[in-house]
This record gives sequence, structure tokens and C-alpha cells, in this order.
Amino acid sequence: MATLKAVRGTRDLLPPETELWNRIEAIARRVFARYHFGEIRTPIFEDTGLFARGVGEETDIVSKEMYTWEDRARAQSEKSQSLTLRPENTAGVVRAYIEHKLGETGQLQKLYYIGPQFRRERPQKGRYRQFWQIGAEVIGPPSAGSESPLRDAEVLEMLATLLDELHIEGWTLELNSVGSSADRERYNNVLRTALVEVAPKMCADCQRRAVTNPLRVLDCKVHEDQPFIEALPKIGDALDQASKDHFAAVTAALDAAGVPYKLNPRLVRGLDYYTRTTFEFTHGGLGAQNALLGGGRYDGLSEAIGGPKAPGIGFAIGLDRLVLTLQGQPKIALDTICVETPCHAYIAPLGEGQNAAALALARELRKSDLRIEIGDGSFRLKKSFEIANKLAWRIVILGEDEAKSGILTVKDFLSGVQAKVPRAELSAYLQKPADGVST
RNA sequence: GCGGCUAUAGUUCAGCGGCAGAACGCCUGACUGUGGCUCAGGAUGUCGUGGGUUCGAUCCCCACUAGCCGCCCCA
Repeated sequence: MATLKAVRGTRDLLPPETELWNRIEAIARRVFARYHFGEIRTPIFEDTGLFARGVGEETDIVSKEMYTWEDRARAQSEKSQSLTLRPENTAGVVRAYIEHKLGETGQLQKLYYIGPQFRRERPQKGRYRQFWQIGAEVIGPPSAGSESPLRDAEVLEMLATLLDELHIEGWTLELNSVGSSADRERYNNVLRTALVEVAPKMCADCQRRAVTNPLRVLDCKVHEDQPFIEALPKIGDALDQASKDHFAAVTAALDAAGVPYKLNPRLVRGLDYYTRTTFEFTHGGLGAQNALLGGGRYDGLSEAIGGPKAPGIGFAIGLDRLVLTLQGQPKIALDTICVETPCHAYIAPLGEGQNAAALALARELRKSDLRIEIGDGSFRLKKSFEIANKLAWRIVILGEDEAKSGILTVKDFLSGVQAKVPRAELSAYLQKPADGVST
């Protein structure tokens, strides 16, 4: 039988890498809490229609990258239904917002999520078919202030704080406004018209994009095309006054808060639901996938999927890429966020007759929140020492002498000091830093 | 979905048309209760899978699968 493997584009995360993931998530939760965000957990699959209507029928995600299947009816009363593994989480959050009538509370909803998403793309470094995102959404009825540029700026400022606390060095915030959906449509037409003349002089990809997705031409990286792109109409000029004012207010607030950003008039995002503010935080050294996170405002999303008017703004961080970035950074930064955590002590029972006593001792110590590993009485003491030295700060020897006297032998690996410690004092003794090493 | 590169020990990798190699890691070493550094031994394996060429293929050819890089697109 062929050995089973994780399917293409999926992978296992093992210790100690999972430790890094946990720490990143813990930092994110801590930062979100300071900004009064609460966690939301939505199902991992949804009705296909949610993504078709929310994300956009014509987007690549929906048209060719979703894991979709027909969930057959099992009973006469049941209807078959097309289901899809979520390719992103914003649509699910907005669906939940509508379903639970959160708008009726009149309160601004600040929700964050951490979880896997699924897209059937060609796997690459930092791009998996099951990938993880940390994201957050600020959404609510207009009366709650959900349309305010202050919310855009707050989210961006929070992200700057988060990246700083994660010790990501050298990030860049790129910022743009794509205007209202009407602005966007108008601009698309203007662009399409302008491209009729210019596109034939550009690269093959651009000639194709000019027809299929004009906004994408702005993203072209071919050097020779840059002058043509520079000369194309700017989306900023197509914005109505309200959108211009909104964007100016966002940048003013960022300036006041001292959050650095770079205006990028070419930053258009792939998802249909984005309006007004769009942004990306990028980081060099990630190759073609240089975006660490992206997001934007989506004032019409709720209505697009049948809900009330509920403007919002949100973002999603690609966790897989964030981890890659951290792993690629100078060791100092990595150490501050992820250090290996050895056990406080390794208990070495001498003889299988001491195994039961070892478990009892471990239980006692673990109740004091000490990290304890237990050896096995069948091991020779030499072997116990070798193992213990690899994974613990100290070894506690539990032999017949110790069992009788109640005084345990403890050796500190760093200093090499060996001590006799009464059982009642052991927990306190092990809590103490092992010679310069802090717990 | 398209193009290029890659696939050998637990890991990182060398290698060659004729019995499979290194480093690190792992196991064992005066069989009595003492690790690290050193020393002496030892085991690593369907050479990604399936076909083909050949007296003989881990090596050459084809297909498949997977990974990496790029394109498309995107967080």
C-alpha cells in the first residue's frame, strides 16, 4: 500500500515550530484585546453562494480556486446544497453579523479571527492550499460610526503596533483608495478606454489584462511598461469628493499618530467587495509573495449578501508568511519571540519499582506549574542523565535511598552542582532559576 | 492552469552504468547511582512511484507524484 501523505499544498506543523505559532497568536490576541476586539469563530465551510456573492463571481478565487462540493440530500426533507471550504473569512464574519442581527445592537462590532482558509492554488513557498489567517473586522450600522475614517486609521495603527510587537522589522504600509463602487466602475471604464491605445505597446500580459482585468495592468512589473503605466489615469482622480475627503482624513489621522505609510496609487485589490481605503503591509525578502497582510474597507459587502447597510473595514494576515518572515530575521528578533522552553526537571526513577513514585512526585511538582518530564526505571542512570541533559535544566534522582529518606538528589546541569533537597522543599528549589537561566 | 529546477540515511547533502557515502543526529561501550568535552564500536536506506533502454540502472529515457522557483492570481 502506498504510504499516505498530507495532500498537496497541506502540511503538518510540528514542535518546536508550533511554539512560534502559538506565541504569534498570543501576541495578536493581546494586541486585539487592547483595541477592544472580541474573537469570532465561524464555520470552516459555508454555502457556496456566500462567496460567489460576497467575494465576487469573477474573481480568480471564486472562479477557479475554491474547494466546492455538492452536499447530497440524505433525506427527502433535505435539499442538496453546494458547500465550499472558506477561501477567506471576511464573508463568513459578515454573514454571521447579519444572521445574529448584530447591527440591531446599534454597537460597533470589532471582531477578530484566527483560523485556516482554503484555496486550490499552485503551492509555493508561503502559499499553501490550507493556509492560516489572523484577521479582524470593524463593522456596524453607520450610526455606530462604522463609516468613519477614524476606524480605518485605528485599524492601520493597530496593525503597525502588532507588527512592531511581533518584532517584524522593515515593514512598509502601502495605502490607496479605490473609491466607492461607482467610482471604481467609472475608473475601470476610463482605464479600459485609455488602454485601447496604449496596451498594444505593452507586454503580452498587459495586453491580455487590458481586456480581462484592466486594474491589474497597474500591477505590471515589466520595466519597459512603467512609463505607460505612469501616464495612465490615476484612480485618485476618479474619486468623488466624499471618498477624497475620507481618504484625506485617514492619512491625517495616521500622520497624527505617527504611523508611516507610502501612498501607492496602483494598489488595487483583487476582491470585489473593497471600497475606499485599501492597504497592504509588505516585507522584502519574501520573493514574489511579498505581501504580509492586506485589507480594506467594504462598505457594500453586507448589502451584497442580503444584509442591512453595514460598512466595515478589515484585514487578513497570512500567518504562514508571517512565520517565514520571522524565521528569516536576525536571530535576536526571533529569540525575543520564541525561545525553546526546557523542562524545569527530569525525574529519573532508579529501577522500575520507583516508577509509580516518580509519577506521584511529578504530579506534585506539575501542580506547582513546573514543567516536568519523567524517565523510566528501566533506564540506566547514565542514560537518564544523557536524556535529561538535552531537555531539562535539572535532574531529580529518585532511588531507594531517596524513597526511604525523603531527601532527593538534584543536579543542576549548568553549574554541575549536586544537592540533597528534602521533598517538601523540592518545588521551591526547582522554581529558582538554574544558575543564570531565568524561568 | 502554464514554464524551469529538484527528489539518495532521522536531517543537511555528496556520489557513480557494476556490492550505497559524508557530516550532524541516533544506539552501544569497565553490566553496580552521574550528563556535557574527547575516544572506541554500531545501525542507518525499496536511492520518490511506475514503466523503458541495457548483460546489469540509484545513475540514461518516458510518465506520474511531490517539493522549490517563476507566471497567472492573491493574504
